Amino acid sequence: MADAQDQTSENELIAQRRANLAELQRLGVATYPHAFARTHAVHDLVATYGDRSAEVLAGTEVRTATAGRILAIRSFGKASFLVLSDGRARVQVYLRQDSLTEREFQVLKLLDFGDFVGVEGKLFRTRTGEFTIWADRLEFLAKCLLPLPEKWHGLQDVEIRYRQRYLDLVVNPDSRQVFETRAKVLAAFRRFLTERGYLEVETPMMQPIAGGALARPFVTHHNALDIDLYLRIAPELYLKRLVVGGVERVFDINKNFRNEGISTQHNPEFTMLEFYQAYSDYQELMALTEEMIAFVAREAVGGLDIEYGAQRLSLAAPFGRLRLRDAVRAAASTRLGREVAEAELREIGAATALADALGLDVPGGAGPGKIVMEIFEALVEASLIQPTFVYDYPTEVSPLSKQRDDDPDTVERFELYVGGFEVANAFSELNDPAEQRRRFEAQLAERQRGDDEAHRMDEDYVRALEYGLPPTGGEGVGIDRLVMLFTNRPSIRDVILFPLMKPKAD
RNA sequence: GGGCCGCUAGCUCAGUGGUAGAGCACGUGACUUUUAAUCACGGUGUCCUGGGUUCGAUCCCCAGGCGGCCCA
Repeated sequence: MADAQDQTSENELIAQRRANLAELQRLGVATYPHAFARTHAVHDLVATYGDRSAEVLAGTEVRTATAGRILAIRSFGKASFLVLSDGRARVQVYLRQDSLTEREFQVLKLLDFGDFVGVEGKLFRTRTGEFTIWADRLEFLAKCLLPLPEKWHGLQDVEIRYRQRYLDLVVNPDSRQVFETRAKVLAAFRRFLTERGYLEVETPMMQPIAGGALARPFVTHHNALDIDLYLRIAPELYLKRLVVGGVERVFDINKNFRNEGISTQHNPEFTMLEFYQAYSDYQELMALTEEMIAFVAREAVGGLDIEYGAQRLSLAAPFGRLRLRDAVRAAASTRLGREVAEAELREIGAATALADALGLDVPGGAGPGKIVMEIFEALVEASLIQPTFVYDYPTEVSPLSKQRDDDPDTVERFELYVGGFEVANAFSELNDPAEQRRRFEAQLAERQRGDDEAHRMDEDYVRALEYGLPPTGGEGVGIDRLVMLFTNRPSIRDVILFPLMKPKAD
Protein backbone atom coordinates (compact mmCIF):
# COMPACT_ATOMS: atom_id res chain seq x y z
CA MET A 1 0.00 0.00 0.00
CA ALA A 2 1.32 3.41 -0.94
CA ASP A 3 2.26 5.57 2.00
CA ALA A 4 1.74 9.33 2.23
CA GLN A 5 5.08 10.10 0.65
CA ASP A 6 4.34 7.90 -2.35
CA GLN A 7 1.01 9.62 -2.76
CA THR A 8 2.59 13.04 -3.00
CA SER A 9 5.34 11.88 -5.34
CA GLU A 10 2.94 9.93 -7.52
CA ASN A 11 2.91 11.34 -10.97
CA GLU A 12 0.07 12.25 -13.22
CA LEU A 13 0.20 9.09 -15.33
CA ILE A 14 -0.22 6.89 -12.28
CA ALA A 15 -2.93 9.11 -10.84
CA GLN A 16 -4.91 8.76 -14.07
CA ARG A 17 -4.66 4.99 -13.91
CA ARG A 18 -5.74 4.94 -10.28
CA ALA A 19 -8.66 7.19 -11.19
CA ASN A 20 -9.71 4.75 -13.94
CA LEU A 21 -9.55 1.88 -11.45
CA ALA A 22 -11.67 3.83 -8.97
CA GLU A 23 -14.20 4.60 -11.69
CA LEU A 24 -14.47 0.89 -12.58
CA GLN A 25 -15.11 0.13 -8.91
CA ARG A 26 -17.73 2.89 -8.82
CA LEU A 27 -19.46 1.22 -11.77
CA GLY A 28 -19.56 -2.01 -9.75
CA VAL A 29 -17.06 -3.83 -11.99
CA ALA A 30 -15.08 -6.58 -10.24
CA THR A 31 -11.60 -5.12 -10.55
CA TYR A 32 -9.69 -8.19 -9.38
CA PRO A 33 -11.83 -11.13 -10.51
CA HIS A 34 -10.62 -14.67 -9.78
CA ALA A 35 -10.59 -16.39 -13.14
CA PHE A 36 -11.57 -16.21 -16.76
CA ALA A 37 -12.51 -19.29 -18.77
CA ARG A 38 -10.56 -19.25 -22.04
CA THR A 39 -11.24 -21.54 -24.97
CA HIS A 40 -7.85 -20.61 -26.40
CA ALA A 41 -4.68 -18.90 -25.31
CA VAL A 42 -3.71 -16.15 -27.73
CA HIS A 43 -0.83 -18.19 -29.14
CA ASP A 44 -3.15 -21.18 -29.74
CA LEU A 45 -5.51 -18.93 -31.61
CA VAL A 46 -2.80 -17.52 -33.82
CA ALA A 47 -1.24 -20.93 -34.41
CA THR A 48 -4.53 -22.66 -35.21
CA TYR A 49 -6.46 -20.02 -37.13
CA GLY A 50 -3.97 -17.24 -37.85
CA ASP A 51 -3.39 -18.12 -41.48
CA ARG A 52 -7.01 -18.77 -42.50
CA SER A 53 -8.39 -16.54 -45.22
CA ALA A 54 -11.13 -13.98 -44.65
CA GLU A 55 -13.57 -16.16 -46.59
CA VAL A 56 -12.80 -19.30 -44.60
CA LEU A 57 -13.09 -17.44 -41.29
CA ALA A 58 -16.41 -15.88 -42.38
CA GLY A 59 -17.68 -19.30 -43.44
CA THR A 60 -16.70 -21.23 -40.32
CA GLU A 61 -17.80 -18.65 -37.70
CA VAL A 62 -15.25 -19.74 -35.09
CA ARG A 63 -16.10 -18.43 -31.62
CA THR A 64 -13.39 -18.00 -29.05
CA ALA A 65 -12.80 -16.70 -25.53
CA THR A 66 -9.30 -15.51 -24.79
CA ALA A 67 -7.44 -13.16 -22.48
CA GLY A 68 -4.23 -11.22 -22.18
CA ARG A 69 -2.44 -7.99 -21.50
CA ILE A 70 -3.37 -4.97 -23.62
CA LEU A 71 -0.29 -3.88 -25.59
CA ALA A 72 -2.03 -1.26 -27.74
CA ILE A 73 -5.30 0.63 -27.84
CA ARG A 74 -6.43 2.31 -31.03
CA SER A 75 -9.69 4.05 -30.31
CA PHE A 76 -12.12 5.47 -32.88
CA GLY A 77 -14.79 6.76 -30.58
CA LYS A 78 -17.54 4.21 -31.09
CA ALA A 79 -15.10 1.43 -32.00
CA SER A 80 -11.68 0.37 -30.75
CA PHE A 81 -8.91 -2.03 -31.58
CA LEU A 82 -6.91 -3.66 -28.80
CA VAL A 83 -3.79 -5.74 -29.17
CA LEU A 84 -3.77 -8.57 -26.61
CA SER A 85 -0.68 -10.57 -25.68
CA ASP A 86 -0.40 -13.84 -23.76
CA GLY A 87 3.36 -13.37 -23.56
CA ARG A 88 3.99 -15.60 -26.55
CA ALA A 89 1.83 -14.15 -29.30
CA ARG A 90 -0.38 -11.15 -30.00
CA VAL A 91 -3.83 -10.87 -31.46
CA GLN A 92 -5.98 -7.92 -32.42
CA VAL A 93 -9.44 -7.48 -30.92
CA TYR A 94 -12.15 -5.35 -32.52
CA LEU A 95 -14.71 -3.85 -30.16
CA ARG A 96 -17.61 -1.70 -31.28
CA GLN A 97 -20.32 -0.01 -29.31
CA ASP A 98 -23.19 -1.86 -31.01
CA SER A 99 -21.62 -5.27 -30.24
CA LEU A 100 -21.24 -4.58 -26.51
CA THR A 101 -23.47 -3.79 -23.57
CA GLU A 102 -23.51 -0.21 -22.38
CA ARG A 103 -21.52 -1.22 -19.32
CA GLU A 104 -18.90 -3.07 -21.37
CA PHE A 105 -18.50 0.01 -23.53
CA GLN A 106 -17.97 2.10 -20.39
CA VAL A 107 -15.31 -0.40 -19.25
CA LEU A 108 -13.63 -0.17 -22.64
CA LYS A 109 -13.24 3.58 -22.27
CA LEU A 110 -11.57 3.13 -18.88
CA LEU A 111 -8.90 0.69 -20.11
CA ASP A 112 -5.23 1.60 -20.04
CA PHE A 113 -2.25 0.23 -21.95
CA GLY A 114 -1.07 -2.74 -19.88
CA ASP A 115 -4.38 -3.80 -18.33
CA PHE A 116 -5.53 -7.43 -18.53
CA VAL A 117 -8.88 -8.22 -20.14
CA GLY A 118 -10.80 -11.24 -21.36
CA VAL A 119 -12.84 -11.13 -24.55
CA GLU A 120 -15.20 -13.44 -26.38
CA GLY A 121 -16.26 -13.24 -30.00
CA LYS A 122 -15.78 -14.57 -33.49
CA LEU A 123 -12.72 -14.64 -35.67
CA PHE A 124 -12.54 -12.58 -38.84
CA ARG A 125 -10.12 -10.65 -40.98
CA THR A 126 -10.32 -6.84 -41.28
CA ARG A 127 -10.29 -4.94 -44.56
CA THR A 128 -6.56 -4.55 -44.19
CA GLY A 129 -6.24 -8.32 -43.76
CA GLU A 130 -5.44 -8.44 -40.04
CA PHE A 131 -6.51 -11.56 -38.17
CA THR A 132 -8.90 -10.24 -35.50
CA ILE A 133 -11.44 -11.20 -32.85
CA TRP A 134 -14.74 -9.37 -33.20
CA ALA A 135 -15.62 -9.21 -29.53
CA ASP A 136 -19.16 -9.27 -28.23
CA ARG A 137 -18.05 -9.64 -24.64
CA LEU A 138 -15.42 -7.76 -22.64
CA GLU A 139 -14.35 -8.59 -19.14
CA PHE A 140 -11.94 -6.58 -17.03
CA LEU A 141 -9.33 -8.86 -15.38
CA ALA A 142 -6.57 -6.77 -13.75
CA LYS A 143 -5.19 -3.26 -13.68
CA CYS A 144 -1.77 -2.04 -14.72
CA LEU A 145 -1.23 0.89 -12.36
CA LEU A 146 2.25 1.87 -13.53
CA PRO A 147 2.99 3.09 -17.06
CA LEU A 148 4.81 0.53 -19.19
CA PRO A 149 7.75 1.30 -21.48
CA GLU A 150 6.88 2.54 -24.91
CA LYS A 151 5.97 0.00 -27.58
CA TRP A 152 8.10 1.21 -30.47
CA HIS A 153 11.60 1.41 -29.00
CA GLY A 154 10.86 -1.20 -26.37
CA LEU A 155 12.96 -1.16 -23.23
CA GLN A 156 16.60 -0.40 -24.04
CA ASP A 157 18.02 0.41 -20.61
CA VAL A 158 19.96 -2.75 -19.76
CA GLU A 159 19.90 -2.06 -16.06
CA ILE A 160 16.08 -1.96 -15.98
CA ARG A 161 15.91 -4.96 -18.30
CA TYR A 162 17.87 -7.02 -15.76
CA ARG A 163 16.40 -5.61 -12.58
CA GLN A 164 12.81 -5.60 -13.78
CA ARG A 165 12.86 -8.52 -16.17
CA TYR A 166 9.07 -8.58 -16.22
CA LEU A 167 9.08 -5.26 -18.10
CA ASP A 168 11.63 -6.58 -20.57
CA LEU A 169 9.43 -9.62 -21.19
CA VAL A 170 6.27 -7.56 -21.62
CA VAL A 171 7.65 -5.19 -24.24
CA ASN A 172 10.62 -6.97 -25.87
CA PRO A 173 9.51 -10.14 -27.68
CA ASP A 174 13.15 -10.96 -28.47
CA SER A 175 13.82 -11.36 -24.79
CA ARG A 176 11.03 -13.91 -24.40
CA GLN A 177 12.51 -15.76 -27.37
CA VAL A 178 15.87 -16.09 -25.61
CA PHE A 179 14.26 -17.91 -22.72
CA GLU A 180 12.14 -20.08 -25.01
CA THR A 181 15.39 -21.17 -26.65
CA ARG A 182 17.01 -21.70 -23.27
CA ALA A 183 14.19 -24.05 -22.29
CA LYS A 184 14.61 -25.95 -25.55
CA VAL A 185 18.34 -26.34 -24.89
CA LEU A 186 17.69 -27.80 -21.44
CA ALA A 187 14.97 -30.12 -22.75
CA ALA A 188 17.23 -31.25 -25.61
CA PHE A 189 20.11 -32.16 -23.29
CA ARG A 190 17.75 -34.08 -21.04
CA ARG A 191 16.27 -35.96 -23.97
CA PHE A 192 19.64 -36.75 -25.55
CA LEU A 193 21.03 -38.17 -22.32
CA THR A 194 17.87 -39.89 -21.11
CA GLU A 195 17.47 -41.67 -24.45
CA ARG A 196 21.00 -43.02 -24.05
CA GLY A 197 20.32 -44.45 -20.63
CA TYR A 198 21.67 -41.69 -18.38
CA LEU A 199 19.78 -41.26 -15.10
CA GLU A 200 19.01 -37.69 -14.09
CA VAL A 201 19.75 -37.10 -10.41
CA GLU A 202 19.95 -34.23 -7.97
CA THR A 203 22.98 -33.85 -5.73
CA PRO A 204 23.53 -31.50 -2.79
CA MET A 205 23.63 -27.77 -3.39
CA MET A 206 24.81 -27.30 0.20
CA GLN A 207 28.01 -29.20 0.85
CA PRO A 208 30.29 -29.49 3.88
CA ILE A 209 33.31 -29.51 1.51
CA ALA A 210 33.05 -27.49 -1.70
CA GLY A 211 34.76 -29.78 -4.20
CA GLY A 212 34.84 -30.80 -7.83
CA ALA A 213 36.33 -27.58 -9.19
CA LEU A 214 38.98 -24.99 -8.48
CA ALA A 215 37.00 -21.98 -7.27
CA ARG A 216 36.11 -19.97 -4.20
CA PRO A 217 32.75 -20.97 -2.70
CA PHE A 218 29.95 -19.08 -1.00
CA VAL A 219 29.56 -19.90 2.68
CA THR A 220 26.30 -20.32 4.54
CA HIS A 221 25.35 -21.59 7.96
CA HIS A 222 23.02 -24.29 9.24
CA ASN A 223 21.63 -23.11 12.57
CA ALA A 224 20.34 -26.36 14.08
CA LEU A 225 23.57 -28.26 13.34
CA ASP A 226 25.66 -25.13 13.92
CA ILE A 227 27.93 -25.89 10.97
CA ASP A 228 29.09 -23.87 8.00
CA LEU A 229 28.11 -25.22 4.62
CA TYR A 230 29.23 -24.23 1.13
CA LEU A 231 27.05 -23.66 -1.91
CA ARG A 232 28.31 -26.14 -4.42
CA ILE A 233 30.93 -25.12 -6.96
CA ALA A 234 30.34 -28.40 -8.86
CA PRO A 235 28.38 -31.66 -8.45
CA GLU A 236 31.33 -33.74 -9.65
CA LEU A 237 32.38 -35.63 -6.56
CA TYR A 238 28.82 -36.63 -5.72
CA LEU A 239 28.15 -37.86 -9.26
CA LYS A 240 31.25 -40.05 -9.22
CA ARG A 241 30.14 -41.47 -5.85
CA LEU A 242 26.99 -42.53 -7.72
CA VAL A 243 29.07 -44.26 -10.38
CA VAL A 244 30.82 -46.10 -7.53
CA GLY A 245 27.33 -47.08 -6.41
CA GLY A 246 26.58 -48.63 -9.78
CA VAL A 247 24.79 -45.79 -11.56
CA GLU A 248 26.84 -46.27 -14.72
CA ARG A 249 25.36 -43.36 -16.62
CA VAL A 250 24.28 -40.34 -14.63
CA PHE A 251 23.73 -36.63 -15.09
CA ASP A 252 22.80 -33.53 -13.13
CA ILE A 253 21.63 -30.16 -14.50
CA ASN A 254 21.55 -27.43 -11.90
CA LYS A 255 23.14 -24.28 -10.56
CA ASN A 256 26.75 -23.94 -9.48
CA PHE A 257 27.88 -21.04 -7.32
CA ARG A 258 31.32 -19.52 -7.57
CA ASN A 259 32.40 -16.57 -5.50
CA GLU A 260 34.18 -14.67 -8.24
CA GLY A 261 33.88 -11.51 -10.30
CA ILE A 262 31.07 -10.74 -12.70
CA SER A 263 31.69 -10.32 -16.41
CA THR A 264 29.98 -10.89 -19.74
CA GLN A 265 30.90 -14.58 -19.32
CA HIS A 266 30.55 -15.00 -15.54
CA ASN A 267 27.55 -14.84 -13.25
CA PRO A 268 28.10 -16.02 -9.65
CA GLU A 269 25.36 -18.60 -10.10
CA PHE A 270 25.22 -20.39 -13.40
CA THR A 271 23.78 -23.57 -14.80
CA MET A 272 25.91 -26.59 -15.48
CA LEU A 273 25.24 -29.99 -16.96
CA GLU A 274 27.53 -32.70 -15.69
CA PHE A 275 27.37 -36.28 -16.91
CA TYR A 276 29.42 -39.41 -16.25
CA GLN A 277 29.71 -42.60 -18.17
CA ALA A 278 31.37 -45.75 -16.84
CA TYR A 279 33.77 -47.66 -19.09
CA SER A 280 34.52 -44.68 -21.31
CA ASP A 281 37.31 -42.11 -21.54
CA TYR A 282 37.86 -38.60 -22.84
CA GLN A 283 38.33 -39.73 -26.45
CA GLU A 284 34.88 -41.28 -26.43
CA LEU A 285 33.46 -38.13 -24.84
CA MET A 286 34.81 -35.96 -27.66
CA ALA A 287 32.79 -37.96 -30.16
CA LEU A 288 29.74 -37.93 -27.90
CA THR A 289 30.08 -34.17 -27.42
CA GLU A 290 30.08 -33.52 -31.18
CA GLU A 291 26.92 -35.58 -31.48
CA MET A 292 25.26 -34.00 -28.45
CA ILE A 293 25.98 -30.36 -29.38
CA ALA A 294 24.64 -30.98 -32.88
CA PHE A 295 21.51 -32.59 -31.48
CA VAL A 296 20.88 -29.69 -29.13
CA ALA A 297 21.53 -27.10 -31.86
CA ARG A 298 19.01 -28.75 -34.16
CA GLU A 299 16.41 -28.90 -31.39
CA ALA A 300 16.99 -25.36 -30.15
CA VAL A 301 17.65 -23.38 -33.31
CA GLY A 302 16.92 -25.81 -36.12
CA GLY A 303 20.39 -26.16 -37.59
CA LEU A 304 24.15 -26.33 -37.20
CA ASP A 305 25.11 -22.98 -38.70
CA ILE A 306 24.78 -20.07 -36.31
CA GLU A 307 25.77 -16.43 -36.26
CA TYR A 308 27.53 -15.12 -33.21
CA GLY A 309 28.26 -11.41 -33.37
CA ALA A 310 30.27 -10.90 -36.52
CA GLN A 311 31.21 -14.60 -36.64
CA ARG A 312 29.61 -17.47 -38.49
CA LEU A 313 29.95 -20.76 -36.64
CA SER A 314 29.48 -24.28 -37.85
CA LEU A 315 28.63 -26.87 -35.23
CA ALA A 316 29.04 -29.72 -37.69
CA ALA A 317 31.40 -32.55 -36.72
CA PRO A 318 34.27 -32.97 -36.62
CA PHE A 319 35.26 -30.15 -34.31
CA GLY A 320 38.83 -28.88 -34.35
CA ARG A 321 41.39 -30.63 -32.16
CA LEU A 322 44.33 -28.81 -30.65
CA ARG A 323 46.81 -30.15 -28.14
CA LEU A 324 47.03 -27.57 -25.34
CA ARG A 325 50.83 -27.29 -25.14
CA ASP A 326 51.08 -27.20 -28.96
CA ALA A 327 48.61 -24.31 -29.08
CA VAL A 328 50.48 -22.44 -26.37
CA ARG A 329 53.86 -23.07 -28.02
CA ALA A 330 52.62 -21.88 -31.39
CA ALA A 331 51.07 -18.69 -29.99
CA ALA A 332 54.12 -17.90 -27.84
CA SER A 333 56.51 -18.61 -30.74
CA THR A 334 54.62 -16.20 -32.99
CA ARG A 335 54.50 -13.53 -30.32
CA LEU A 336 58.21 -13.82 -29.46
CA GLY A 337 59.53 -14.48 -32.97
CA ARG A 338 61.43 -17.60 -31.93
CA GLU A 339 60.70 -21.28 -31.59
CA VAL A 340 59.42 -22.02 -28.06
CA ALA A 341 60.22 -25.58 -26.99
CA GLU A 342 57.81 -27.92 -25.21
CA ALA A 343 60.38 -28.30 -22.44
CA GLU A 344 59.95 -24.61 -21.60
CA LEU A 345 56.34 -25.33 -20.67
CA ARG A 346 57.24 -28.08 -18.24
CA GLU A 347 59.95 -26.59 -16.05
CA ILE A 348 59.23 -23.83 -13.57
CA GLY A 349 62.25 -21.62 -14.29
CA ALA A 350 61.82 -21.68 -18.07
CA ALA A 351 58.05 -21.26 -17.83
CA THR A 352 58.37 -18.26 -15.52
CA ALA A 353 60.91 -16.69 -17.90
CA LEU A 354 58.53 -17.31 -20.80
CA ALA A 355 55.61 -15.64 -18.99
CA ASP A 356 57.90 -12.70 -18.20
CA ALA A 357 58.97 -12.40 -21.83
CA LEU A 358 55.29 -12.37 -22.83
CA GLY A 359 54.57 -9.63 -20.30
CA LEU A 360 52.19 -11.76 -18.23
CA ASP A 361 51.77 -11.43 -14.49
CA VAL A 362 51.75 -14.89 -13.00
CA PRO A 363 50.55 -15.41 -9.43
CA GLY A 364 53.34 -16.20 -6.99
CA GLY A 365 53.81 -19.91 -6.32
CA ALA A 366 52.35 -20.92 -9.68
CA GLY A 367 53.91 -24.03 -11.20
CA PRO A 368 54.58 -24.57 -14.90
CA GLY A 369 51.08 -26.00 -15.40
CA LYS A 370 49.38 -22.90 -14.11
CA ILE A 371 51.70 -20.75 -16.21
CA VAL A 372 50.73 -22.69 -19.33
CA MET A 373 47.09 -21.98 -18.53
CA GLU A 374 47.82 -18.27 -18.08
CA ILE A 375 49.52 -18.11 -21.46
CA PHE A 376 46.67 -20.06 -23.05
CA GLU A 377 44.07 -17.67 -21.66
CA ALA A 378 46.03 -14.61 -22.72
CA LEU A 379 47.11 -15.71 -26.19
CA VAL A 380 44.90 -18.51 -27.48
CA GLU A 381 41.45 -18.69 -25.92
CA ALA A 382 39.77 -15.72 -27.64
CA SER A 383 40.91 -16.91 -31.07
CA LEU A 384 39.10 -20.26 -30.84
CA ILE A 385 35.94 -19.24 -32.69
CA GLN A 386 34.95 -22.45 -34.48
CA PRO A 387 34.30 -25.41 -32.13
CA THR A 388 37.66 -26.73 -30.98
CA PHE A 389 38.66 -29.40 -28.49
CA VAL A 390 41.77 -28.32 -26.61
CA TYR A 391 43.24 -31.45 -25.03
CA ASP A 392 45.92 -32.89 -22.75
CA TYR A 393 46.18 -30.58 -19.76
CA PRO A 394 48.91 -30.26 -17.13
CA THR A 395 48.33 -32.63 -14.20
CA GLU A 396 49.09 -29.73 -11.87
CA VAL A 397 45.84 -27.93 -12.77
CA SER A 398 43.66 -31.06 -13.04
CA PRO A 399 43.52 -32.77 -9.64
CA LEU A 400 40.60 -35.05 -10.54
CA SER A 401 41.77 -36.26 -13.96
CA LYS A 402 43.64 -39.42 -14.91
CA GLN A 403 47.21 -39.15 -16.15
CA ARG A 404 48.34 -40.32 -19.54
CA ASP A 405 50.21 -43.64 -19.32
CA ASP A 406 53.11 -42.19 -21.34
CA ASP A 407 53.30 -38.81 -19.57
CA PRO A 408 52.48 -38.40 -15.86
CA ASP A 409 52.66 -34.57 -16.13
CA THR A 410 49.71 -34.66 -18.48
CA VAL A 411 46.12 -35.75 -17.91
CA GLU A 412 43.51 -37.04 -20.32
CA ARG A 413 41.39 -33.94 -20.34
CA PHE A 414 39.82 -31.61 -22.91
CA GLU A 415 37.92 -28.39 -22.96
CA LEU A 416 35.62 -27.35 -25.78
CA TYR A 417 35.94 -23.76 -27.00
CA VAL A 418 33.36 -22.04 -29.20
CA GLY A 419 33.03 -18.35 -30.00
CA GLY A 420 36.20 -17.61 -28.04
CA PHE A 421 35.13 -19.04 -24.72
CA GLU A 422 34.99 -22.35 -22.85
CA VAL A 423 31.72 -24.24 -23.04
CA ALA A 424 32.69 -27.72 -21.83
CA ASN A 425 35.33 -29.47 -19.76
CA ALA A 426 35.81 -33.24 -19.69
CA PHE A 427 38.25 -35.90 -18.65
CA SER A 428 39.04 -39.49 -18.00
CA GLU A 429 38.31 -39.66 -14.29
CA LEU A 430 41.10 -40.38 -11.86
CA ASN A 431 40.02 -43.59 -10.09
CA ASP A 432 43.19 -44.61 -8.25
CA PRO A 433 42.53 -43.65 -4.61
CA ALA A 434 46.22 -43.45 -3.68
CA GLU A 435 46.94 -41.08 -6.56
CA GLN A 436 43.80 -39.08 -5.73
CA ARG A 437 45.03 -38.64 -2.18
CA ARG A 438 48.43 -37.44 -3.45
CA ARG A 439 46.66 -34.93 -5.74
CA PHE A 440 44.54 -33.62 -2.90
CA GLU A 441 47.65 -33.27 -0.77
CA ALA A 442 49.39 -31.33 -3.54
CA GLN A 443 46.34 -29.06 -3.68
CA LEU A 444 46.48 -28.55 0.08
CA ALA A 445 50.10 -27.50 -0.30
CA GLU A 446 49.05 -24.91 -2.88
CA ARG A 447 46.37 -23.70 -0.52
CA GLN A 448 49.07 -23.30 2.13
CA ARG A 449 50.98 -21.17 -0.35
CA GLY A 450 47.98 -18.86 -0.66
CA ASP A 451 45.95 -20.25 -3.55
CA ASP A 452 42.43 -20.10 -2.10
CA GLU A 453 41.01 -21.73 -5.22
CA ALA A 454 43.00 -24.92 -4.65
CA HIS A 455 40.99 -28.09 -4.05
CA ARG A 456 40.18 -29.19 -0.52
CA MET A 457 40.75 -32.68 0.92
CA ASP A 458 37.67 -34.88 0.75
CA GLU A 459 38.31 -38.05 2.75
CA ASP A 460 34.93 -39.61 2.00
CA TYR A 461 35.52 -39.18 -1.72
CA VAL A 462 38.86 -40.97 -1.45
CA ARG A 463 37.11 -43.71 0.53
CA ALA A 464 34.50 -44.04 -2.21
CA LEU A 465 37.32 -44.53 -4.73
CA GLU A 466 38.76 -47.22 -2.43
CA TYR A 467 35.54 -49.17 -2.93
CA GLY A 468 36.29 -48.98 -6.66
CA LEU A 469 35.32 -46.56 -9.42
CA PRO A 470 35.30 -48.22 -12.84
CA PRO A 471 37.11 -46.44 -15.65
CA THR A 472 34.87 -43.47 -16.28
CA GLY A 473 34.64 -40.42 -18.49
CA GLY A 474 32.92 -37.29 -17.21
CA GLU A 475 32.03 -33.90 -18.63
CA GLY A 476 30.59 -30.57 -17.63
CA VAL A 477 28.79 -28.26 -20.06
CA GLY A 478 28.12 -24.57 -19.34
CA ILE A 479 24.48 -24.16 -20.28
CA ASP A 480 24.39 -20.36 -20.09
CA ARG A 481 27.29 -19.92 -22.48
CA LEU A 482 25.79 -22.36 -24.94
CA VAL A 483 22.52 -20.42 -24.81
CA MET A 484 24.50 -17.23 -25.50
CA LEU A 485 25.80 -18.86 -28.68
CA PHE A 486 22.39 -20.14 -29.77
CA THR A 487 20.65 -16.81 -29.14
CA ASN A 488 23.52 -14.57 -30.33
CA ARG A 489 23.74 -12.66 -27.04
CA PRO A 490 27.00 -11.00 -26.04
CA SER A 491 26.47 -11.19 -22.27
CA ILE A 492 25.62 -14.05 -19.94
CA ARG A 493 23.19 -11.66 -18.20
CA ASP A 494 21.08 -11.69 -21.36
CA VAL A 495 20.38 -15.41 -20.96
CA ILE A 496 19.81 -15.47 -17.18
CA LEU A 497 16.37 -14.21 -16.20
CA PHE A 498 17.51 -12.54 -13.00
CA PRO A 499 21.27 -11.98 -13.11
CA LEU A 500 22.95 -10.90 -9.90
CA MET A 501 22.84 -7.11 -9.52
CA LYS A 502 24.07 -4.93 -6.74
CA PRO A 503 21.06 -3.83 -4.67
CA LYS A 504 19.96 -0.32 -5.39
CA ALA A 505 18.49 1.94 -2.71
CA ASP A 506 14.89 2.64 -3.72
C1' G B 1 40.91 -3.80 -8.41
C1' G B 2 42.14 -0.18 -12.87
C1' G B 3 40.61 2.64 -17.36
C1' C B 4 36.80 4.62 -20.46
C1' C B 5 31.58 5.71 -21.10
C1' G B 6 26.50 6.50 -19.36
C1' C B 7 22.61 8.34 -15.73
C1' U B 8 17.69 14.54 -18.33
C1' A B 9 9.63 13.36 -18.82
C1' G B 10 6.48 6.73 -18.23
C1' C B 11 9.94 5.06 -22.61
C1' U B 12 13.74 6.42 -26.51
C1' C B 13 16.90 10.40 -26.73
C1' A B 14 18.59 15.88 -27.80
C1' G B 15 20.50 20.14 -25.13
C1' U B 16 22.43 24.50 -22.10
C1' G B 17 26.86 28.51 -16.73
C1' G B 18 20.87 32.33 -16.61
C1' U B 19 15.64 27.07 -13.37
C1' A B 20 14.97 22.35 -20.00
C1' G B 21 13.38 20.14 -25.23
C1' A B 22 11.75 16.38 -29.30
C1' G B 23 9.31 11.78 -30.71
C1' C B 24 6.38 8.09 -28.64
C1' A B 25 3.23 7.52 -24.45
C1' C B 26 -0.52 10.54 -21.66
C1' G B 27 -5.07 14.15 -21.29
C1' U B 28 -9.36 16.70 -23.94
C1' G B 29 -12.25 16.85 -28.56
C1' A B 30 -13.51 14.43 -33.54
C1' C B 31 -13.73 9.64 -35.88
C1' U B 32 -17.82 2.16 -36.17
C1' U B 33 -12.37 -2.35 -40.34
C1' U B 34 -7.53 0.71 -37.77
C1' U B 35 -2.58 -0.98 -37.16
C1' A B 36 4.00 3.15 -35.18
C1' A B 37 -4.20 4.94 -36.89
C1' U B 38 -5.09 10.21 -38.21
C1' C B 39 -6.31 15.52 -37.12
C1' A B 40 -6.63 19.74 -33.44
C1' C B 41 -5.36 21.47 -28.67
C1' G B 42 -2.68 20.62 -23.76
C1' G B 43 0.60 18.94 -19.12
C1' U B 44 4.77 16.28 -18.27
C1' G B 45 10.65 16.90 -14.66
C1' U B 46 14.64 15.55 -7.43
C1' C B 47 18.33 16.87 -15.16
C1' C B 48 21.43 9.90 -10.10
C1' U B 49 23.13 11.79 -4.85
C1' G B 50 26.19 15.01 -1.74
C1' G B 51 29.74 18.84 -1.44
C1' G B 52 32.60 22.86 -3.90
C1' U B 53 33.37 27.06 -7.44
C1' U B 54 29.95 30.97 -8.99
C1' C B 55 25.60 36.47 -8.29
C1' G B 56 23.54 31.92 -10.40
C1' A B 57 25.15 24.72 -11.54
C1' U B 58 21.32 19.92 -14.83
C1' C B 59 25.99 21.78 -17.23
C1' C B 60 32.44 23.21 -14.46
C1' C B 61 35.39 20.75 -10.14
C1' C B 62 35.62 16.94 -6.07
C1' A B 63 33.54 12.70 -3.66
C1' G B 64 29.95 8.90 -3.83
C1' G B 65 25.97 5.51 -6.04
C1' C B 66 24.21 2.31 -9.90
C1' G B 67 24.98 0.41 -14.76
C1' G B 68 27.75 -0.79 -19.41
C1' C B 69 32.27 -2.02 -22.06
C1' C B 70 37.45 -3.14 -21.87
C1' C B 71 41.65 -4.70 -18.94
C1' A B 72 43.63 -7.51 -14.56
